[in-house]
Formats: sequence, structure tokens, C-alpha cells
Amino acid sequence: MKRDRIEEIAELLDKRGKLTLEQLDDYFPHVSQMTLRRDLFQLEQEGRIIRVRGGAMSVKEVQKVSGEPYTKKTAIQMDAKIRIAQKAAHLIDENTSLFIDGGTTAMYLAKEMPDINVHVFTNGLAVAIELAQKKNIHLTILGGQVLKDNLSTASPVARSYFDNTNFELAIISAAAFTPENGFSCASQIEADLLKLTRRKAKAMYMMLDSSKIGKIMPYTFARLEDIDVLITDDNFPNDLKDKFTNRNIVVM
Amino acid sequence: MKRDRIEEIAELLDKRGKLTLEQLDDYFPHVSQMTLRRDLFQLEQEGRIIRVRGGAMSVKEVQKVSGEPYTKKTAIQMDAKIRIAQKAAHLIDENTSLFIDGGTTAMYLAKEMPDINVHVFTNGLAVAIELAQKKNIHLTILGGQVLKDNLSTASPVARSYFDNTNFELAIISAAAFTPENGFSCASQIEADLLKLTRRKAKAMYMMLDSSKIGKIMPYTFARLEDIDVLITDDNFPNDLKDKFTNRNIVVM
DNA sequence: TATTCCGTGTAAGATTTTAACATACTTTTG
DNA sequence: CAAAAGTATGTTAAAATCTTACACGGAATA
Repeated sequence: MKRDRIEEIAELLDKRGKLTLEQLDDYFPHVSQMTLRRDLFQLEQEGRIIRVRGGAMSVKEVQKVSGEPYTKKTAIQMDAKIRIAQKAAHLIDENTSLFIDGGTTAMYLAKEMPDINVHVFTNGLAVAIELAQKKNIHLTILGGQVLKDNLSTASPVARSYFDNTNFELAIISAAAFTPENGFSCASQIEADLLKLTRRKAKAMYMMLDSSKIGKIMPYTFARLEDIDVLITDDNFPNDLKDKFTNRNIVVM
Repeated sequence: MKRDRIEEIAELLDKRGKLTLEQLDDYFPHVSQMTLRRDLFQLEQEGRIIRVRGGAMSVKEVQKVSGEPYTKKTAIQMDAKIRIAQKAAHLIDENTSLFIDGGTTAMYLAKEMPDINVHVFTNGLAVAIELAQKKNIHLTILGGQVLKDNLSTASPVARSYFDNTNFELAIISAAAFTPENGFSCASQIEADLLKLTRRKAKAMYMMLDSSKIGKIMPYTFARLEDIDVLITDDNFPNDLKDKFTNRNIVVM
């Protein structure tokens, strides 16, 4: 009972890296904060986590890379993104080859990915770091200039990489979406890369948390009908959903 | 002034592992607690410490506990590597273009790098993440398959990147060195990359902590006389030092 | 059945952290 | 050179978080 909960907390922390007490409270609504505090205290005693103001962080996380302008961004809509990432993770089959973009949602996907034998291409540094922890995943990162605000790479040269590589599936996320303007992002080279990806991949799954809806970014890289599956959260508006399902796009 | 104090705090924390604000206050009686808090905050940003309720603890302390294959490696000879990295960091001039490899010593170099206007090429994921924190550094990462044990990329395609890029300086580290076998590393593709780097760069600085001396790894990528500067620690044997200085290689 | 122990909840009080503003000093700029 | 902008610091009040102390119920034990 108690032990189970503690183990669950430990696992959560290993995945998320860091959690506040409030977030923990959301995960365990049936126990009080005080109990969770006591659990954290115990885990600290066991040397598995470090309690910090507001919550705790996993020791593993600390051992990874540090410094956090990027991580700050990851706090936005985190819960929705995690849920989307979990859904996406279930869609990945063993012995396939896929592309994952470099956004924050993609980073959560990386964390949630099962450690199975797949080949992953990505242009995200954070995604790569996460996936590098998993023994069975073959990983290739696209080179290029590093965009500091989202820790992803972009390069016109990426094309040459793609010439000799194949992947069945691309799972990507967009910074903005409207039915009229489609899926868009902030950078031209990123958009180019994603367009190219669309052509190379047999299927494209789009991760889109509902906060992105109605926003427009400068560069459109895919239109509504270009995708095969839309993975989103519970706040996704129903009327919009119909626009997808009408075109045989699965919304989940 | 401020920086000195911050460094002193960092050193203290590395030594003690953990300090409360009160203890810090005792060490620095002439500044207010608020200032110390701000210092801790900055160190946290830099990823060197973790703030916990009541004070802070050193990241190193946490890293000692257990760990991943890569992080484990960073614990070995950490102090020597940091000192070497600090020396190397001082050698970097503004408005230059340089290559940094993906090893652990290189990661410390990345941490120590001043935030100046330079263009850096690297094949190290951890290096890239560190450098991405610095606003003024232009950063390009080489793509390729990710080697999980040292978080660096390797790819025969890297050559195509290099065709259109130029850098004056390469600062790299070796996994092993003997006077007879030169500088060697564990992976063939990595060795190829480093050889290529040697040809592209006007100068090559080698970071080598003394624990690497006498070891031999499968692939030699540079001989003793290929380098211009050797950056090492205080345990570097004097007779070996002469072999370098005799060839006008600066040892520091 | 009474007793003890364990896990848990509640709430007050203590502690720590943050935020906001004020000041002195330095650097930049016109 | 003086004004303006920026940096480092201190002070204080308010906010957030944590700890302590005590109470309760149920399971194990005597």
C-alpha cells in the first residue's frame, strides 16, 4: 500500500525528472499532501531523490544535463503534453523506423517511449539525450545549427542525410494550428525539414495540444489533410475534430 | 568581485557537498543573505548546484551516488578535468571558429566556456546542450548515429558537413596516449572524424588528463607531434613533458 | 477486548523564499 | 562631462512551503 505508492512516486520522478508537491497531489488525489511529503522524505532517506523547495527531483535527472532555460518552457501545458506523449508512445511498433521532431512535446514522447528495438531519427537535442538512455533504441541525430530556444537542429544540409535513410512514420508536433493555415512553426528551416519529412514518411502522426489551436506561426509545413493521425488532449474542440474525421484522419 | 564570491561558493559546495544558508552566511559575513541567495540562484542556472530547502547542494555530490554509463564516466578524474577545461577555456578568443569534441573533458570545457561570440562545432550532445545555454555562442552539431556510451555522434557523412565549414582551432581530448602510439580513442568513426578535424583546423589543442597516459585504445587519430598545445594537469610526468616541449609544443 | 503500532489527516506555527522597492556604484552614451 | 542606463546589493513585507504536534482509525497483537 504505502510502499506501492512510494515506488510509483519514484518512477514518476525518474520519468519527469522533477515534480512539485501540487503535481504529485494531482497524481495521488486520495492521500493528503502530508503523506506525500512523508513519502518523499523516505525516498530521500533511501538516496533515490532529492527534495527541493516545492517538491522533489530524481537523482537520475540531476546526473543528466543541467541548466534550464529550455526546461522552463517545458512547464507550459506539461500535463496535456505528457498525456499526448503517452498516447503517441503506444502507437510505436517494434522494428520500425521513425522520425521524431525536436519540440517539447516530442521530448515527453522520448521519455515515455518504450525501450524497444526501433530506429529513431530526430533533430532535437533534448529528445536525443532522453532516447540515448534507452538501450534498445537506435538513434540518429540530424546535424546542423542549433536553435537555442528549442534545442533543435536545423540545417539545409539535413536533406543529404535523408537521401540515404528511410522511415515509415513521422511523429511530430506543431507550434500552431488553424484549419485555414494548417500546421505551422516559427522557423523556415524547421518547416523545410518537416515538409521533407512528410514526403519521406509513409505516415505522419501529429501531436497537438489544444493550446496551439487558433495560433498562427510564420511557416506552414503541413495542411490539415496531410496527416494521418492527430493526437491531442481532452480539450480539443468537437467541431474541429469533425473536420479531421471527415477526411478519415484518426483523432485520439 | 561577484564572480569571485560565486566561484568560492561553488568550491565550498563541492567540498562540503551541502551547505545551509546560515553556514554560507558565516563564510561571507560581509554580504547579506539575499545576495547569497542570488548567487545560489545563478549557480543553479549554471547547473552546478541544486538549491534545496535551507540551502544548496553540489551537483557533484549527487553525481557521486550512482549512475548511468555516461555520468559514471564523468566522475572519474573530475577535478583534474575541470581544471584542464578551465585552462582551455582561457585560450579561446572572441570571433573565432572552433571544433570541440564530444568527450567528458570537452563537456567540462563547454561548461567553463565564456559566453563570447564564437562559432563552435561539436559532435557531442552533452557539449551542445551546455553551449546552447550561452547566448553569444553560435553552435553547430554534427549529425549522425549517437554513441550512447559517450553521447557523441559519429557519422561518415560528417565529412560533407566539413566541406563547407572552416575553423581555426580544434580543442579535443583523447581517451588514451603513449608517446609511441600517439593519441587514440575507442571508435573507428570517431577517430576518422578527429583526423579530419586535424586537417581542417589550423591548430589543435589537446586536453589530456594524466590518467590517460600509458593507455592504448584501438584507433590512433593523432601523433605526438600533430598537436600544438597540450593542456594537462599537475600530475603530468616531467620527462614526458620534455618530449612535447622539445618539439615546440606548449604544455600547460 | 484492550493495547500497541502504523499510516494517515489536520492545522497552527516556524522557516524559508520571493518580490518589490531603495540605494550606491559602474559603465555607457550623447 | 553629465545624464542615462545598467549592475550589485540591501531591506522589508508578503507569500509559499515545511515541520511539528496531536488526533483518529484500523490492523496486528496480547
